[in-house]
Amino acid sequence: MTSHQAVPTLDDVAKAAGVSPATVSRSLNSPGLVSKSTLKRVKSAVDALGYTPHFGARFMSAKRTMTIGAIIPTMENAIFAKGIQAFQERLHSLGYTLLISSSSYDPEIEAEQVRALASRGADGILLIGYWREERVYEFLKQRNIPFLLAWAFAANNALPAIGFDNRASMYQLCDRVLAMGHRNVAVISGTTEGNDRASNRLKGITERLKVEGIDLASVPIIETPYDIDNGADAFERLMRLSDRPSIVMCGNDVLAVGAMQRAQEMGIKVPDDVSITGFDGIELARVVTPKLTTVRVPHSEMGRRAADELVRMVESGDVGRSQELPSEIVVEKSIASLV
Amino acid sequence: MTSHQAVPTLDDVAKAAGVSPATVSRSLNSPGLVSKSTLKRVKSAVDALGYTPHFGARFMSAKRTMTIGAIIPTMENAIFAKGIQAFQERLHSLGYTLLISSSSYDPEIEAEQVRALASRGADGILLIGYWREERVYEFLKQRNIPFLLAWAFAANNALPAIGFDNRASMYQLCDRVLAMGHRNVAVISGTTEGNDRASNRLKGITERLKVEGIDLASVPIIETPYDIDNGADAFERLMRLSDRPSIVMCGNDVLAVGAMQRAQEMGIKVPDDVSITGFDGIELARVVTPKLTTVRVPHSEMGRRAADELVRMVESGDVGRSQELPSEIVVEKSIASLV
DNA sequence: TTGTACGCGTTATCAC
DNA sequence: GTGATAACGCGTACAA
Repeated sequence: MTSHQAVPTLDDVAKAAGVSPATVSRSLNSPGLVSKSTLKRVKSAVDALGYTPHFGARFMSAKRTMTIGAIIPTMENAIFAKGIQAFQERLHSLGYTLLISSSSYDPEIEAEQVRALASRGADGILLIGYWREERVYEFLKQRNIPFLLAWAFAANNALPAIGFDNRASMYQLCDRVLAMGHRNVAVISGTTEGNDRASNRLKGITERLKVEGIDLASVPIIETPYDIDNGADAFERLMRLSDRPSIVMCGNDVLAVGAMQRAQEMGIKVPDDVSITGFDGIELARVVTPKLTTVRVPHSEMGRRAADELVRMVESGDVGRSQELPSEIVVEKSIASLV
Repeated sequence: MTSHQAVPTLDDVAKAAGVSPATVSRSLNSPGLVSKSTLKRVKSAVDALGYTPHFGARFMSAKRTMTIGAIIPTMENAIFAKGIQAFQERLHSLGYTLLISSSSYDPEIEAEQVRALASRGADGILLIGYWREERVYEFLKQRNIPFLLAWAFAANNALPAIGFDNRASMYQLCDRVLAMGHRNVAVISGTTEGNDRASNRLKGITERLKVEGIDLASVPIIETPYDIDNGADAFERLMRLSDRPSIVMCGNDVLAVGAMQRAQEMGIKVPDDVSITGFDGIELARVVTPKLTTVRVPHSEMGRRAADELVRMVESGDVGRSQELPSEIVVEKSIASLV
């Protein structure tokens, strides 16, 4: 009756198979070095006992853990979900396990989680974007843990990153906006503090407007956290301005969809009364009416490539190679042409 | 120049602080047993060296890992994302680390991942729904690993679960549909094989229709995997039937939104020409036009409660207590009243 | 309050 | 091709 925890160990398997523990270990890790017959006996002993290697013990003697860690700001939004799903699938097919944690956009928590992943023996770590305290990078370098940044790419930054150029992409979108005759632009940006993706997107807009000779002081910019309702509220504030913008450019699709919703509630027609744009190209952008003009980013491709590159770094010991992925301006009905 | 990996150990800290390793261990794990003065010296030594406890070693001598594992079918869809985010936040505040993996709705992969989590010393495991091969449950019981099911609740099942009754909720929604005068019902269901949530939702509809005296053989039912485009395609097939349904009930919001999209593309007005319902109450349901009639589920609340209960099970050794959470029928403009 | 010593399950090095 | 043995870093009796 008292079966309790009879977690079988390598020794148990060895006894059951009538071989030494070393042979069992070899059978599992380098089957090529073991004779067919013993291999078979070991396998059946493993199955019979339901043996599972003890990760902690393995971690102690070997250096590799076949584990990759990833820290993302949040799981709630489709932005990261899609890319991370692809990242994990690719890792799995490469024989690695993914450990994910989310930082809730808090740099403190992120720093803490980097340490947690390190102590768990993560062979490599994926982080989102460039900006974080220098001590985090120092820690990773001191520990010699390969890391790769994703969801961002900046040509002038040497850190290994796989992603798209947030600033340039938004600059291009703004290009299109201006080409369609809009001059009265307002912006709803995601929180820029400690978030290089958000601030670079904003920068893309302001830089382009400046080139156009538009006085930035006259451009209403509202910064707000990542949430549909925040986008809605910001939109309403913009619509109450005496000088209504002809277009509201949003830092991401979630804010933009919030804006569209509030527009509908306020009886403001999109794009007849006001145009709206987003950024990310998530599902949400496709299902609203009218469809959202946005910048589509290759999330899944980015996840797969990040997995490939990070594993390459881990296994080769090489320094990471950055890759810029293309983004695509998707013009839909949420924007009106004034020309 | 050859600093290499100088990962500091407990011994290093002990030497730096001029105490024994045991004292350092105690300072970290049971500060109450250590004098104020030594505690301070240890702390500063830890900081100075950037010491991080070695998880593998800790796992070997202690039994607890302060780690909870979760296996979800996919990260891509908002369904699980929201609940898991809440789950992880609550775990974090309870001092636990969450390990997530996704099974891509594949029972084989899920079984493998259960073993992987066990290997890694997960103190407890969260699984989605009831259905999986018996050997998975046997393994968990044999290993004495507490597990909790979520996103489902069935009164007649003894396994510890926190969630809502998928069948009953859909039954109620169907109630409303019938009360609004619909008799010509069609269904787009998620894949039911190996998925008790999907099959119970479908059952909720068919049971209610049967009660109404509707011949089930006359009810078109299309089963399709979880994806917007699949919902769209299924909808189109239904609309091409000679006897068009007055309402299409979908197994989840994603399929329903796909249906709405295709309706728009086909020039079919919702709800004037056909009504559509979903299930889950995710953001997607709120942002489409018209808003989707659906069953709203308390995702975040479920995640938090699951965390609390699983940790309770782990720490007390008690058997898990099931909790049924309420779901809410949300009637929006996507459904027309025929009475 | 603090220190000593052992064992946890595995891999790697060395003989055989 | 296979077996003995020494680490790996930590927690925890037990001793002081």
